[in-house]
Formats: sequence, structure tokens, C-alpha cells
Amino acid sequence: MMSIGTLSKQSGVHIETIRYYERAGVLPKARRAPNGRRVYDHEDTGRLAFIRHARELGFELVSVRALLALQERPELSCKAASELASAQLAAVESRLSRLTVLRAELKRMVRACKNGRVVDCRVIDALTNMR
Amino acid sequence: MMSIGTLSKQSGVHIETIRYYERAGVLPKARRAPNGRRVYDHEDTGRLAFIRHARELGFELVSVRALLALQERPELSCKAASELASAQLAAVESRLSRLTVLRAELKRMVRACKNGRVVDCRVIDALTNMR
DNA sequence: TATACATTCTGTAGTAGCTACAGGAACAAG
DNA sequence: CTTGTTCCTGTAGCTACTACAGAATGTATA
Repeated sequence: MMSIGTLSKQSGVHIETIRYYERAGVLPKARRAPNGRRVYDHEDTGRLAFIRHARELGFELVSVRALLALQERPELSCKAASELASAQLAAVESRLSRLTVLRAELKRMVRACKNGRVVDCRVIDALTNMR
Repeated sequence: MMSIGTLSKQSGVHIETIRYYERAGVLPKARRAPNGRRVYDHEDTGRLAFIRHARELGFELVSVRALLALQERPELSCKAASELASAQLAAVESRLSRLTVLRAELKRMVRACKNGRVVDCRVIDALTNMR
């Protein structure tokens, strides 16, 4: 039993974003108080946390919607969820390896550029010639 | 000496995106042939590769613009580039650690969900309860 | 040369996923 | 009862593209 403002503070998600999620169908239509204001409960906190983590980690809203839909029907086969996860896993691994390369370059750059000039920086070369 | 179409095929960047980069000021205004069409050379291929890699790795266009500007003035101090890189490095490390956690969860999920039901999947819990 | 098809041009509008208002209604505190 | 906060809907803006429309060229073939 809480207002959208409280849910927002609790979750760190902007009020506008919460309303947007409802509009986009990733959060269910909120129950309304007699005065028309949205009312939330603990379950919504969880759902919102789920959405945020999934988003931060690269799931698109359509995938989030799909995962949440699966969650509501636990008697179904896991095949769909598993496929979603496999696709996501491949994307995650690709990102990880590219980010690892970039991290090394950035570290080297920060070290090398302490007092140097741009001409000594390798980060631009590194980004141009990555394969 | 090549057309926008050739540059597009060579770089794998859509023609519209190349024009957008020009409009957005990350690519310089292209030289024009007498008939008004854009003409590119080898240098543009490099610049485009640079932009794509930087974008894929999470640099925003404003950062890309800043890095490219630095590249044009190699006599300047590297301080600005170094600061850009440090900020980027922090973001990269945060992403790396969260992606590593997610990868483990996704792997576990794919393994566990082979023939199970959704009720046996932990990925939803995992995403809800990450801290 | 005529016709057909491809390429490019500008400009505008659409996309995802938010974020930021404006204008109005309702509520809570002093 | 006034002031300030919260909430409502609706619309517009943002980034980084992507996809048209309609017109003007360019190239290839009959």
C-alpha cells in the first residue's frame, strides 16, 4: 500500500518511468485509490527491481515483457525462457570480451597520458584499428 | 575517392547513419562532387571505424566528438582525453562486473531449464534479487 | 538514343526508452 | 484558508539511429 512517489524513492526509478512502464505494458495497470491515484504494493517493488536489473544488463523491454509473462504461467515449458536466455547469453559474452579489450586500452591510456600530449595517446589508434 | 554507398558497404555503416554523423558533427562536412554527391577517402574509413568501435563500447557521440577533436590537435595536453577515458573506464568496469554476474545466471538457467518448467527457473529470482 | 534501374539527394517522420514539462486537481500542514 | 507538495493526463523533447517520400542524377542494356 504505497503511492507512486514512495515506490519511486524506494526503487530509485523515476515516477515518469514507472508510468511509462505501465503504458508500455511491462508493469500491470496499477490499482487506483478512490481519488484516482495509483496504489502499489510489495509485489510491484519486486517487479520494478526485476525490470531495472534486466534493463541495465541489456534486456530490451520486449524481452522483459516476455520473461514477466513466463513468470505468471509457471506451468509452461521453460523452452521460451531458455531461448531468451541463450540469445542474451551470446550477446553478454560478446560484450564482455569487447569490454575487456577496451578496459585494457583505457587503463593503458590513463597511465600513459598522465602528463603527455595527445600525440602519445594510443586510445584513438586502438579504437580505429580494433578488429 | 569513393561514394557514400561504397563507404557504407566498406564500413558496414548505413548510408543514413553516415549522413546522420555528418549532421551531428562527428564526421566533417563531406567534400562534394560537381553533381552535389558526397565524396569520401581513406581517412573517412578510419574515422568511421573509430566512431563505430567507440559507440559499440559505450562512448556517447559527445565523447566521440571530444576524442576526435583531440585527435586533430595533437599538441594539446592529454588531460581532457585522460579524463574522458577515466570516466569511461569506471563505467566499463561497472558493466563488466554486472555482466559477469548475469552471465553466470544465464548459464545456470540455460542448463537448468533444458526440459524443466518455468517454476524451476531461477533467472527471474536472480534478476529480482540482485544487489 | 530510349528506357530501365540504381544511387544519391534533402527533408521529414518513425523507433526505443526514457525524461521533462504544462496545466489542473487533490491532499496535508500550519 | 493559504501554502506547498504530490499526483494526474497529455504532449514534447532527448539520443542515436532507421526508414521513408519525392526528386534529381548516374549507369547499363536493348
